[in-house]
Amino acid sequence: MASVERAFDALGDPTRRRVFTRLRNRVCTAGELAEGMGVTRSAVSQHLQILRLAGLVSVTADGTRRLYRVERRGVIAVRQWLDGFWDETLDAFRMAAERAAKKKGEK
Amino acid sequence: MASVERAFDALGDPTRRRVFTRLRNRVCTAGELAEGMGVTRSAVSQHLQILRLAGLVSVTADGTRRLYRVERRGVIAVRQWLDGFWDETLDAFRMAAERAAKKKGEK
DNA sequence: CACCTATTTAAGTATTGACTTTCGTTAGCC
DNA sequence: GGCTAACGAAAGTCAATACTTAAATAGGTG
Repeated sequence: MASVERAFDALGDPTRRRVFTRLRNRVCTAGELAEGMGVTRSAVSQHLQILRLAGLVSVTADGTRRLYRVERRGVIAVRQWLDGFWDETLDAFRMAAERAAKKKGEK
Repeated sequence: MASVERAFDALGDPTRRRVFTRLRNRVCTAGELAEGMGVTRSAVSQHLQILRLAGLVSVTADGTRRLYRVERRGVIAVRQWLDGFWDETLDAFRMAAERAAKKKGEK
Protein backbone atom coordinates (compact mmCIF):
# COMPACT_ATOMS: atom_id res chain seq x y z
CA MET A 1 0.00 0.00 0.00
CA ALA A 2 1.24 3.43 -0.81
CA SER A 3 2.52 5.45 2.09
CA VAL A 4 -0.03 8.18 1.53
CA GLU A 5 -2.84 5.66 1.77
CA ARG A 6 -1.56 4.60 5.16
CA ALA A 7 -1.19 8.23 6.19
CA PHE A 8 -4.82 8.98 5.42
CA ASP A 9 -5.94 5.82 7.19
CA ALA A 10 -3.86 6.86 10.18
CA LEU A 11 -5.26 10.39 10.30
CA GLY A 12 -8.78 9.02 9.99
CA ASP A 13 -9.04 8.35 13.71
CA PRO A 14 -9.83 11.27 16.07
CA THR A 15 -7.72 9.99 18.95
CA ARG A 16 -4.81 9.44 16.63
CA ARG A 17 -5.16 12.99 15.35
CA ARG A 18 -5.07 14.21 18.94
CA VAL A 19 -1.88 12.27 19.55
CA PHE A 20 -0.40 13.65 16.36
CA THR A 21 -1.43 17.21 17.18
CA ARG A 22 0.01 16.97 20.67
CA LEU A 23 3.25 15.70 19.25
CA ARG A 24 3.46 18.78 17.10
CA ASN A 25 4.39 20.98 20.06
CA ARG A 26 7.27 18.99 21.40
CA VAL A 27 9.20 15.77 21.10
CA CYS A 28 7.92 13.40 23.74
CA THR A 29 7.22 9.87 24.89
CA ALA A 30 4.10 7.75 24.75
CA GLY A 31 3.63 8.15 28.49
CA GLU A 32 3.78 11.94 28.36
CA LEU A 33 1.35 12.00 25.48
CA ALA A 34 -1.09 9.79 27.34
CA GLU A 35 -1.36 12.17 30.33
CA GLY A 36 -4.72 13.87 30.39
CA MET A 37 -5.88 12.17 27.23
CA GLY A 38 -8.31 9.75 28.82
CA VAL A 39 -6.71 6.68 27.30
CA THR A 40 -4.02 4.35 28.55
CA ARG A 41 -0.35 4.53 27.62
CA SER A 42 -0.80 1.28 25.81
CA ALA A 43 -3.43 2.74 23.52
CA VAL A 44 -1.24 5.74 22.75
CA SER A 45 1.66 3.42 22.06
CA GLN A 46 -0.43 1.52 19.54
CA HIS A 47 -1.54 4.72 17.86
CA LEU A 48 2.07 5.87 17.61
CA GLN A 49 2.96 2.58 16.00
CA ILE A 50 0.39 3.16 13.28
CA LEU A 51 1.50 6.76 12.78
CA ARG A 52 5.05 5.52 12.49
CA LEU A 53 4.19 2.91 9.86
CA ALA A 54 2.38 5.66 7.98
CA GLY A 55 5.57 7.72 7.93
CA LEU A 56 4.01 10.53 9.94
CA VAL A 57 6.11 10.02 13.04
CA SER A 58 9.62 8.82 13.83
CA VAL A 59 11.10 7.47 17.00
CA THR A 60 14.51 7.41 18.63
CA ALA A 61 15.57 5.44 21.68
CA ASP A 62 16.87 7.27 24.74
CA GLY A 63 17.60 4.67 27.36
CA THR A 64 14.32 3.11 28.37
CA ARG A 65 12.39 6.01 26.92
CA ARG A 66 11.39 6.36 23.30
CA LEU A 67 11.16 9.82 21.90
CA TYR A 68 8.61 10.44 19.20
CA ARG A 69 8.56 13.36 16.84
CA VAL A 70 6.63 14.50 13.78
CA GLU A 71 8.14 13.29 10.54
CA ARG A 72 8.30 15.97 7.88
CA ARG A 73 8.25 13.61 4.91
CA GLY A 74 4.88 12.19 5.90
CA VAL A 75 3.22 15.57 6.23
CA ILE A 76 4.71 16.69 2.91
CA ALA A 77 3.53 13.51 1.20
CA VAL A 78 -0.07 14.07 2.23
CA ARG A 79 0.11 17.67 1.17
CA GLN A 80 1.47 16.74 -2.22
CA TRP A 81 -1.26 14.17 -2.69
CA LEU A 82 -3.83 16.89 -2.09
CA ASP A 83 -2.08 19.25 -4.48
CA GLY A 84 -1.95 16.59 -7.16
CA PHE A 85 -5.55 15.71 -6.55
CA TRP A 86 -6.67 19.26 -7.02
CA ASP A 87 -4.50 19.75 -10.10
CA GLU A 88 -6.10 16.76 -11.76
CA THR A 89 -9.54 17.97 -10.80
CA LEU A 90 -8.84 21.28 -12.49
CA ASP A 91 -7.49 19.54 -15.58
CA ALA A 92 -10.62 17.42 -15.84
CA PHE A 93 -12.83 20.50 -15.49
CA ARG A 94 -10.85 22.33 -18.13
CA MET A 95 -11.03 19.46 -20.59
CA ALA A 96 -14.74 19.06 -19.99
CA ALA A 97 -15.22 22.78 -20.64
CA GLU A 98 -13.23 22.56 -23.87
CA ARG A 99 -15.26 19.61 -25.06
CA ALA A 100 -18.44 21.51 -24.31
CA ALA A 101 -17.21 24.60 -26.18
CA LYS A 102 -16.20 22.56 -29.20
CA LYS A 103 -19.52 20.79 -29.28
CA LYS A 104 -21.30 24.12 -29.15
CA GLY A 105 -19.21 25.42 -32.02
CA GLU A 106 -20.11 22.43 -34.18
CA LYS A 107 -23.81 23.08 -33.94
CA MET B 1 -16.97 19.23 15.01
CA ALA B 2 -14.76 21.27 12.81
CA SER B 3 -15.13 20.68 9.11
CA VAL B 4 -11.51 19.62 8.73
CA GLU B 5 -12.03 16.95 11.36
CA ARG B 6 -14.89 15.55 9.34
CA ALA B 7 -12.80 15.76 6.20
CA PHE B 8 -10.05 13.63 7.71
CA ASP B 9 -12.58 11.16 9.03
CA ALA B 10 -14.11 10.99 5.56
CA LEU B 11 -10.79 10.46 3.80
CA GLY B 12 -9.84 7.82 6.34
CA ASP B 13 -11.75 5.11 4.48
CA PRO B 14 -10.19 3.48 1.38
CA THR B 15 -13.46 2.98 -0.46
CA ARG B 16 -14.42 6.57 0.19
CA ARG B 17 -11.08 7.71 -1.18
CA ARG B 18 -11.77 5.67 -4.29
CA VAL B 19 -15.15 7.34 -4.69
CA PHE B 20 -13.55 10.73 -4.18
CA THR B 21 -10.76 9.99 -6.64
CA ARG B 22 -13.20 8.78 -9.27
CA LEU B 23 -15.23 11.91 -8.84
CA ARG B 24 -12.16 13.96 -9.57
CA ASN B 25 -12.30 13.09 -13.26
CA ARG B 26 -15.85 14.07 -13.97
CA VAL B 27 -19.10 15.18 -12.43
CA CYS B 28 -21.34 12.15 -12.05
CA THR B 29 -24.05 10.32 -10.15
CA ALA B 30 -23.90 7.74 -7.38
CA GLY B 31 -24.99 5.05 -9.82
CA GLU B 32 -22.25 5.84 -12.31
CA LEU B 33 -19.64 5.90 -9.57
CA ALA B 34 -20.79 2.53 -8.30
CA GLU B 35 -20.22 0.78 -11.64
CA GLY B 36 -17.23 -1.51 -11.48
CA MET B 37 -16.48 -0.60 -7.90
CA GLY B 38 -17.66 -3.82 -6.32
CA VAL B 39 -20.08 -2.14 -3.96
CA THR B 40 -23.76 -1.29 -4.26
CA ARG B 41 -25.16 2.04 -5.31
CA SER B 42 -26.49 2.42 -1.81
CA ALA B 43 -23.04 2.13 -0.30
CA VAL B 44 -21.66 4.73 -2.68
CA SER B 45 -24.58 6.97 -1.86
CA GLN B 46 -23.77 6.72 1.82
CA HIS B 47 -20.13 7.51 1.19
CA LEU B 48 -21.10 10.53 -0.87
CA GLN B 49 -23.27 11.71 1.99
CA ILE B 50 -20.32 11.62 4.36
CA LEU B 51 -18.07 13.34 1.85
CA ARG B 52 -20.72 15.99 1.42
CA LEU B 53 -21.06 16.62 5.17
CA ALA B 54 -17.29 16.92 5.27
CA GLY B 55 -17.45 19.66 2.65
CA LEU B 56 -15.42 17.67 0.16
CA VAL B 57 -18.23 17.15 -2.32
CA SER B 58 -21.30 19.06 -3.42
CA VAL B 59 -24.44 17.91 -5.13
CA THR B 60 -26.98 19.43 -7.52
CA ALA B 61 -30.30 17.97 -8.58
CA ASP B 62 -30.96 17.27 -12.26
CA GLY B 63 -34.40 15.74 -12.53
CA THR B 64 -34.29 12.42 -10.79
CA ARG B 65 -30.51 12.31 -10.97
CA ARG B 66 -28.13 13.92 -8.51
CA LEU B 67 -24.84 15.18 -9.82
CA TYR B 68 -21.89 15.11 -7.49
CA ARG B 69 -18.70 17.05 -7.91
CA VAL B 70 -15.52 17.76 -5.94
CA GLU B 71 -15.81 20.80 -3.71
CA ARG B 72 -12.79 23.03 -3.86
CA ARG B 73 -13.26 24.56 -0.40
CA GLY B 74 -12.96 21.19 1.29
CA VAL B 75 -9.73 20.26 -0.44
CA ILE B 76 -8.28 23.67 0.32
CA ALA B 77 -9.31 23.44 3.97
CA VAL B 78 -7.47 20.16 4.45
CA ARG B 79 -4.44 21.53 2.67
CA GLN B 80 -4.40 24.61 4.87
CA TRP B 81 -4.73 22.49 7.98
CA LEU B 82 -1.62 20.58 6.93
CA ASP B 83 0.26 23.78 6.19
CA GLY B 84 -0.69 25.22 9.56
CA PHE B 85 0.21 21.99 11.26
CA TRP B 86 3.66 22.00 9.80
CA ASP B 87 4.20 25.69 10.52
CA GLU B 88 3.44 25.11 14.18
CA THR B 89 5.73 22.11 14.24
CA LEU B 90 8.54 24.26 12.91
CA ASP B 91 7.81 27.00 15.41
CA ALA B 92 7.93 24.53 18.26
CA PHE B 93 11.24 23.12 17.01
CA ARG B 94 12.67 26.59 16.67
CA MET B 95 11.64 27.64 20.16
CA ALA B 96 13.02 24.43 21.60
CA ALA B 97 16.30 25.05 19.81
CA GLU B 98 16.45 28.61 21.13
CA ARG B 99 15.82 27.44 24.66
CA ALA B 100 18.57 24.88 24.30
CA ALA B 101 21.03 27.47 22.93
CA LYS B 102 20.24 29.92 25.72
CA LYS B 103 20.72 27.25 28.34
CA LYS B 104 24.05 26.37 26.86
CA GLY B 105 25.17 29.98 26.91
CA GLU B 106 24.31 30.30 30.58
CA LYS B 107 26.60 27.50 31.60
C1' DC C 1 21.97 -9.74 40.34
C1' DA C 2 17.72 -7.71 42.07
C1' DC C 3 14.65 -4.09 41.37
C1' DC C 4 12.34 -0.31 39.39
C1' DT C 5 10.77 2.38 35.51
C1' DA C 6 9.28 3.13 30.77
C1' DT C 7 7.39 0.97 27.23
C1' DT C 8 5.65 -2.52 23.82
C1' DT C 9 3.17 -6.91 22.88
C1' DA C 10 -0.59 -10.24 23.35
C1' DA C 11 -5.10 -11.43 24.05
C1' DG C 12 -9.68 -10.46 24.69
C1' DT C 13 -13.72 -7.37 24.53
C1' DA C 14 -16.72 -4.02 22.85
C1' DT C 15 -17.69 -0.44 19.90
C1' DT C 16 -17.58 1.56 15.47
C1' DG C 17 -18.82 1.70 10.95
C1' DA C 18 -18.97 -0.28 6.16
C1' DC C 19 -22.04 -2.84 3.54
C1' DT C 20 -26.38 -5.15 1.87
C1' DT C 21 -31.21 -5.59 1.48
C1' DT C 22 -35.56 -3.61 1.64
C1' DC C 23 -38.67 0.14 1.49
C1' DG C 24 -40.15 4.95 0.54
C1' DT C 25 -39.79 9.10 -2.36
C1' DT C 26 -39.52 11.89 -6.38
C1' DA C 27 -39.19 13.03 -11.35
C1' DG C 28 -40.12 11.91 -15.99
C1' DC C 29 -43.07 9.48 -19.49
C1' DC C 30 -46.94 6.81 -21.69
C1' DG D 1 -53.30 8.00 -13.19
C1' DG D 2 -50.09 4.09 -13.60
C1' DC D 3 -45.24 2.78 -14.61
C1' DT D 4 -40.36 3.02 -14.55
C1' DA D 5 -35.82 4.78 -13.22
C1' DA D 6 -32.68 6.92 -9.98
C1' DC D 7 -31.86 7.79 -5.45
C1' DG D 8 -31.76 8.18 -0.38
C1' DA D 9 -33.20 6.36 4.19
C1' DA D 10 -33.92 2.67 7.58
C1' DA D 11 -32.68 -1.42 9.64
C1' DG D 12 -29.89 -5.23 10.33
C1' DT D 13 -25.45 -7.89 9.83
C1' DC D 14 -20.81 -8.63 10.11
C1' DA D 15 -16.01 -7.48 10.01
C1' DA D 16 -12.59 -4.11 11.34
C1' DT D 17 -10.48 -1.81 15.01
C1' DA D 18 -9.94 1.05 19.23
C1' DC D 19 -9.27 0.11 23.85
C1' DT D 20 -8.22 -2.29 28.28
C1' DT D 21 -5.82 -5.51 31.17
C1' DA D 22 -2.09 -8.40 31.90
C1' DA D 23 2.32 -10.23 30.71
C1' DA D 24 6.93 -9.61 28.42
C1' DT D 25 11.01 -6.82 27.32
C1' DA D 26 14.76 -3.77 28.00
C1' DG D 27 17.49 -0.10 30.20
C1' DG D 28 19.14 2.06 34.37
C1' DT D 29 20.76 1.86 39.21
C1' DG D 30 21.55 0.21 43.87
